[in-house]
Amino acid sequence: MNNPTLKEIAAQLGISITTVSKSLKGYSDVSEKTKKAVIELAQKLHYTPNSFAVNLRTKESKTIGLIIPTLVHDFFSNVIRGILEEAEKRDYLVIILQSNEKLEFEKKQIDLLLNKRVDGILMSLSNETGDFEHLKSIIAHNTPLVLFDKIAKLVSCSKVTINDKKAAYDAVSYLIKRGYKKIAHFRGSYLPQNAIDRFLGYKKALEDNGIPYDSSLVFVCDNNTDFEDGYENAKKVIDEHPEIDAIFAVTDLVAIGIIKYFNETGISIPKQIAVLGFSNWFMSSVISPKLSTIDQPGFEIGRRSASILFDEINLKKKNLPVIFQSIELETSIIEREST
Amino acid sequence: MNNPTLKEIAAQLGISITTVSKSLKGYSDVSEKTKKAVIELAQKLHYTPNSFAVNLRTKESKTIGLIIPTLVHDFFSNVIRGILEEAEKRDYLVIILQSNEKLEFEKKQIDLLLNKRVDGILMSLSNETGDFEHLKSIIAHNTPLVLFDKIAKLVSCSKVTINDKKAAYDAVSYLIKRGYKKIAHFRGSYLPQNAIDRFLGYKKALEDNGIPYDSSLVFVCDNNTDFEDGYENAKKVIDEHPEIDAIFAVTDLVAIGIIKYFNETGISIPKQIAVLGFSNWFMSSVISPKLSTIDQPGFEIGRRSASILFDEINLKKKNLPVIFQSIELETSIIEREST
DNA sequence: TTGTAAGCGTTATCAT
DNA sequence: ATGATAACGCTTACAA
Repeated sequence: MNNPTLKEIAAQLGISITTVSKSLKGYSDVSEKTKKAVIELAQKLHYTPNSFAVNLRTKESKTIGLIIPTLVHDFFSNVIRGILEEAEKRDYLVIILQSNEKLEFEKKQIDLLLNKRVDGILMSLSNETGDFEHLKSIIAHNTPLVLFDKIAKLVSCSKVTINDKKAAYDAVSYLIKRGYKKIAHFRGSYLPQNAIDRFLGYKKALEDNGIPYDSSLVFVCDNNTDFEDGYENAKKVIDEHPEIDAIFAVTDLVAIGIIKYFNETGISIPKQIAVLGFSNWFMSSVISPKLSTIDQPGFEIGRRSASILFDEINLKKKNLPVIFQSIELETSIIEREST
Repeated sequence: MNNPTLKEIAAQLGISITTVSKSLKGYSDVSEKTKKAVIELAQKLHYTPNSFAVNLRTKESKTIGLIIPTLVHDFFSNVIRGILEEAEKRDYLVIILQSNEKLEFEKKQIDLLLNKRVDGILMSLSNETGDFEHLKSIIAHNTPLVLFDKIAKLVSCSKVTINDKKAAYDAVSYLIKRGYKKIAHFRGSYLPQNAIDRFLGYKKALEDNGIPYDSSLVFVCDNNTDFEDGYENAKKVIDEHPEIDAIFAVTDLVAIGIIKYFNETGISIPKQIAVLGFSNWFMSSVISPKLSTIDQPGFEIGRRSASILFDEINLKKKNLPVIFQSIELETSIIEREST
């Protein structure tokens, strides 16, 4: 089954390609009669426009690119769902690439998407990403870019995040209100903005509540294997600081690693030590004890990011100025059994 | 920053477009001198071929499409990882779409990909998919198609699966060997081949071991919310058949629903009732009790499916005949605490 | 109302 | 060794 072209339809009806094209696109300067004949034949032949030709002509691909650190991740899966939903509404397709938390890959993926001439790019940065030259090349190509979740404050483009600092501040304040006093923090790597902000929120909450900040209670989880990071550092914290009464983890997966270690060693949660996660993964509601955590609206982050990107694509098409937005979505504390 | 074209390079060097194109593609009938000049200028201008034009000319998109029922799923996430890895090796990009377990969406997604003229399509069918006309339209378009995981036996194309019947047979035989006698099965919906096969494997294992098959011990999980299905049916089975001593679940998520219900109601696993899952999700190793399950190699399924698809794309390009393959990957039993 | 023709940026054939 | 030219299939300004 060969794909029919405008040319073939035109030939069969004995009219010009132009008229066929106009008929199919609903132009008004075609007689009802010819229009009808064209549409009928087109349907009969299952005509669909050759997207390669359309792309070339219109310089649009009707495709956007998405680069995320990793796919196997509840949060990102939900982000993708949100993005796909928005894209579908607008008849856009989405090319998905993983950076595997590597800057080197991230650069490569950007080049791939730019060469493919996608109409826009959505990104969450890798943990390794400390400089942003490669992002500037996107902007230099005049390709709309929206960063979400793991963003770079210094890059000028729209951003969709939660207020990580505030969320962490509220989380730790909540722990303090519940009576916990010796609160450890299992933080993320040093580069990602959200890890930094969560750490700062933790610190500020302590200080504002008259609890001195103690850097020896902060443990870094930067092996990109959150779960094991949590497990190993739980071991360490018990060794070095058996007196703690709570842990605020940068991620549910880290928290689940902690829970596993505590369950294995008979440390009772939350009686001996409370555990508070971050993100509200599905898993956190089925583990025992059920994990208290911060709800981070992944689906909504995806939806908003995509929606903003499409707006920018449209503005650009109309040669209108784009005003970059920085959206911060609301989070909330989910109280379960671990705190 | 406008993207430079062959034309511009040619103009700057005062030579023809043809010569520029040849130089860049390493043809031998260009003098070393001009070739060098062209390559240098191209690099300086950051020339990259316009993929729209290349697509149009070569009739290739260097893109494949992937349709899966749902993204938020450990198994599919791993499949995607495998696919992306293979695609990357070959400089192919992947467009990902979800069917949301709906036949209607599945049809629409196929049309989108076909209109986009992807070079090949990878699919796992939705639970609703009972007839396969839409798949035939892919084949009619002469677009290579590989089905994986949830396949249609009747469609002529390559397929990558596990041997679901055997895996289930082995699983239930294992339970019987461990001394369990009254084994319930929480099966998947009626349409998907893998749910059918797992059920058949369950039934055959009972029969081969002299345990009469009892249809009242089979519960259907078809609300596409596996976890709640498991939870609700666990309630039901305890009501109707408190005498059972084991449950073989079609999916880890179903099994986790069961575990949750049993944990809440104080039913001890595996002492009172054993639970065996299927797929080996990450989650199953952190829940308590840790879930025994069947390891289903998602990453490998993705890799193989993609690899076969690319082979078929290449054969087609060379006008060579394609022989469809049906690959069955190995599974194994992961023994943990729940059996 | 219909059609002509140029152009998007490549690649490939055929001359020179 | 180099280049003119046609073609891929579509859109659109401009004529007729």
